[in-house]
Amino acid sequence: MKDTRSGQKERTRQKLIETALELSTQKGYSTLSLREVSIAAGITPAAFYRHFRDMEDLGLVLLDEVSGSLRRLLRDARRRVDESGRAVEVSIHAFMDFVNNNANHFQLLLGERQGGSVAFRKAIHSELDQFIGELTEDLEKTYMGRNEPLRHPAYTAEAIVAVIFTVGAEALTLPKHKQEHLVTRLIEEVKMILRGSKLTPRTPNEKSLSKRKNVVPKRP
Amino acid sequence: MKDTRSGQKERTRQKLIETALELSTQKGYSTLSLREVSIAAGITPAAFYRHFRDMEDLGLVLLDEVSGSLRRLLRDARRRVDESGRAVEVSIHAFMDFVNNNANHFQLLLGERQGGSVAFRKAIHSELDQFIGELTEDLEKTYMGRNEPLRHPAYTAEAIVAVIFTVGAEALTLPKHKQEHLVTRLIEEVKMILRGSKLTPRTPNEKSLSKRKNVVPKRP
DNA sequence: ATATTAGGTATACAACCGTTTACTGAAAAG
DNA sequence: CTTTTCAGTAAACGGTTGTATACCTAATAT
Repeated sequence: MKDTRSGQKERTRQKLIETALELSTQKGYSTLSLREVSIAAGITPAAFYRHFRDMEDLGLVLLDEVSGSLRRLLRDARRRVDESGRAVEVSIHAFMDFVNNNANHFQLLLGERQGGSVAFRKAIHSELDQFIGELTEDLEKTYMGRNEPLRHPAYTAEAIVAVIFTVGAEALTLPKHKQEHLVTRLIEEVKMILRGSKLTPRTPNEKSLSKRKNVVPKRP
Repeated sequence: MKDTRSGQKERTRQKLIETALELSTQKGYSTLSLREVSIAAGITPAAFYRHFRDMEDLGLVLLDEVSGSLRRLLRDARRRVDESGRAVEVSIHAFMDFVNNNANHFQLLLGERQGGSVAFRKAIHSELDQFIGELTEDLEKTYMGRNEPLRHPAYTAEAIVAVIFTVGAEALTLPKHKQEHLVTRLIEEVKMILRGSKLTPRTPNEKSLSKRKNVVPKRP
């Protein structure tokens, strides 16, 4: 294994990012100190400055990683829906897998949403807005394709995100095998929102007699 | 003005609570130090211990105040609904007034939901659960009385709370006169949830032709 | 082969932290 | 009037923080 200079630099940089993320899940990123992160990563506090200007700088880089996780979540959910249909169920399972497999990223997102510095908060909210925006597009496509347009896809997406993030936060505190109830609850709540946001009424007590077609609502 | 000893003690105790709350909105309660709170309240750090065991102790007392605020919010919302009907609209206006008039309390609730110590988090979640529980009861009463039972009042309440808290957090960042859009958005989202959680279908494109009565759903 | 570059170390600094200790002075109790 | 009580003060403690400085040394450039 060669020890090129830029290679080694990148390696300790990644080590800093990684240890900061790990420590942040235990006590909240905004309470981390430059010193403890540096030492936990195996370098001197002074060497920290060879990689980041300060802790906020590191934090914004971390948020970039979170951004990638969220994008992978959406890609994964779309793939699963394409494969099996049942959009709500499989999307929510994709989300729960995301929460469990990227617990650190998800926790960072939630924990610093109100907590961190101004730049931090702005970055997180921009990330969340983008996520909501992509979900909005997905909803529009899906329900347009079914001739069941939504009253207001953007509001629907906002409400869904509010709900899934709330439940996701709860899931973080539970071991994986105690989350089944959360999944059924989350599926039910998201379906509630979707039902209530449809422009065309559907009889709510039967599951998916779905092939009534081309019902375009008219005012009497 | 007499200077009784217990009176003076209570006064500085309140001053500590008040300044801790104010400072917490600027940088997050969990980042506050015992020293800065004490000095900002006008006493020596050592004197802090005459009132609270540590910062967490003070924080839990603060959460008691928040609890009271939430109860007043519910009481206020019920009163307004009793006076004028239009449950969703007036309840949401009550909530927005709560957010604006108790911004510090609301921000504490949101900010330390994931951030603070273990005891702190548990206290907040218990507070939130209680709030959801009371909302659940209100929903049950309201919709039973109208013969329009909800599929699952508890889930409905959870979803509504998730949405209103999300929007409330957004409202905190805006001046009061820029919140009209948030109000209409919030009303629409809550109505979506309620529509989708009703057991009896209603034609969604007409507002309140509400006196269809006694429609109890039967399975075929 | 030599000179330069640059990640990392060691150390020092002033500022702040939570907590303890001995003390003061005025209200309350006798 | 004397004694006791106790909220608040002043000072010190060991510890941690962010940051600046000088230095080392091995990979790179010449």
